[in-house]
Amino acid sequence: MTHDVRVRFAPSPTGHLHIGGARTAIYNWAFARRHGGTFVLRIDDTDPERSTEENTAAILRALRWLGLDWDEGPEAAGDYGPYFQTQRFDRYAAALQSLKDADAVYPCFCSAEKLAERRETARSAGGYVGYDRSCRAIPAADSAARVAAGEPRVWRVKVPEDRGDITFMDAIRGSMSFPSASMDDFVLVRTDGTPTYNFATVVDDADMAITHVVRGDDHLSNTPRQILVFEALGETIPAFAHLSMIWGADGKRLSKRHGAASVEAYRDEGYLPEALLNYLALLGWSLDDKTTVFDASTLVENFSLERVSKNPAIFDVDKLEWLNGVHIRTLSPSEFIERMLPWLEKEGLTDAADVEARRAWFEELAPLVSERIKRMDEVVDMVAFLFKDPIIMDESAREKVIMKEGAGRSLDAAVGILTHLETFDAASVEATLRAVPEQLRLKPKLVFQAVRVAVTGSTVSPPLFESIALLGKARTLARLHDAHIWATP
RNA sequence: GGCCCGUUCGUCUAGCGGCUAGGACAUCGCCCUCUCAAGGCGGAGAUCACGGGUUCGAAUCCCGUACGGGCUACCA
Repeated sequence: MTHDVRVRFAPSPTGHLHIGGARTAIYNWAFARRHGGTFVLRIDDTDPERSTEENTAAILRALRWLGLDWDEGPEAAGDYGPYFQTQRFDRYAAALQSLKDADAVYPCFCSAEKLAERRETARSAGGYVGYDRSCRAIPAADSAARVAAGEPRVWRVKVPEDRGDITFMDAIRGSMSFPSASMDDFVLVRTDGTPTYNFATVVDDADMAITHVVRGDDHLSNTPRQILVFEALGETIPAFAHLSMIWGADGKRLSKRHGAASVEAYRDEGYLPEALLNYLALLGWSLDDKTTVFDASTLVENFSLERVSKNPAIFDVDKLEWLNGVHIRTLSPSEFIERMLPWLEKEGLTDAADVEARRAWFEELAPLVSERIKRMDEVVDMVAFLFKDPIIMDESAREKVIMKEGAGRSLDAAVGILTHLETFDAASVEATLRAVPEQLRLKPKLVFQAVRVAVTGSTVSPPLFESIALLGKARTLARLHDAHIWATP
């Protein structure tokens, strides 16, 4: 009896797509694609207080940005919907009914306050803090009458007395075993009739024929409870795989304090989706003993739960940044231009029409820039001098370079020699300018830095001769001339 | 308190009874060089949390301990 792999990612729209959630989604997606299975996206929005449509939209957007596509779920097809838990209440009601019929649940009339009080006493006494099952002892006829009378109650599962250890095989951690005696009769349905997480999740995973539950290990201890519900429902128990957590640099839960914690925040900081995907995939999984850089298709071809590591990982922005640089450098010039454009547009430096009009010019620029940035947001500072006139010269650069002795002569010589240059390409510009230091008997470094600061406004720029060629003769000469007034001969 | 999980260079990891414990990021040095990068080469960095076992032999298997984490909610 082999059936197709069906996995799901089930975020709660209580916030944006978190880094940890993104990794869980990536692993689920990769696992589904690897096995030719189905990737289901389900929105666990049973908490009306904190769930919003904006968050749902943001999560979908972030998943798509990462390049993850789902076969079933919001804005997709699927025969197992609806894929929002708030639209599945009739399913939970039906499941509850079948549990009642099977005598697997009972109503509990204890008030939340009373329970909290009891728990507190038990805790201070150092004893068992779970529910004491007092309502389980109420005769069926009595509780039925109280339910009929409309007395507030929750529905609790009856943990079987003789259940013994609840064991299951975790695809990542191996054999897991939990004594059922340590499990209390947890709540499935609240006073207001809504299902709790451990109930809704099981009903949905069963309904949606999920074969592998791959999720964070904060749910590891919930798994035996959920297995109890699967059993009470008479449903097939899926396979489980629990991923360890991702922590911030201080070993604490990853949050805004550690910098960006959401996928879209990284997007906004200039990270490429393929780099973030690569990094996140690597944070807790390895292809082999040496492969670090790979793309989504390589991940899909090689992904396996067996190679997911058991220990928690600390999110290392430095490595992500390096990896982002690597992915930027693999972009072709035209791809790079496409990715760069939004950043330049945002600053009002250029637009799509300009790119179309000067395609060749941009193609020459692209590799000069892509080779020296790690985040896309850096393109702005790197190329602004090519788009803005006049340039704003960096003050310390002016003092340290332009006002240095010899700078004035260098600029004058450059102007003099470039004025007569007909072919203004990088090679010609270089050949021409190389003559300046020789002629003035100055160090090449001194001459070129002076020219660089005059032309780009900064001591750091793309390669000088290429930059000058891209800038063009007229603007280059004008800038050299403008800088001259500050220069020390 | 109870139940459960985890622990290899600063960080991510490889390792699944016999390795000089491998790779990557970060870091340091050198080379390249018009700046910054990129790239190349090399260095330093891990008594495999600790203590007991099992074994001819343990990072690998078993048992404790410590530390970290999760669950123990009418949150998910």
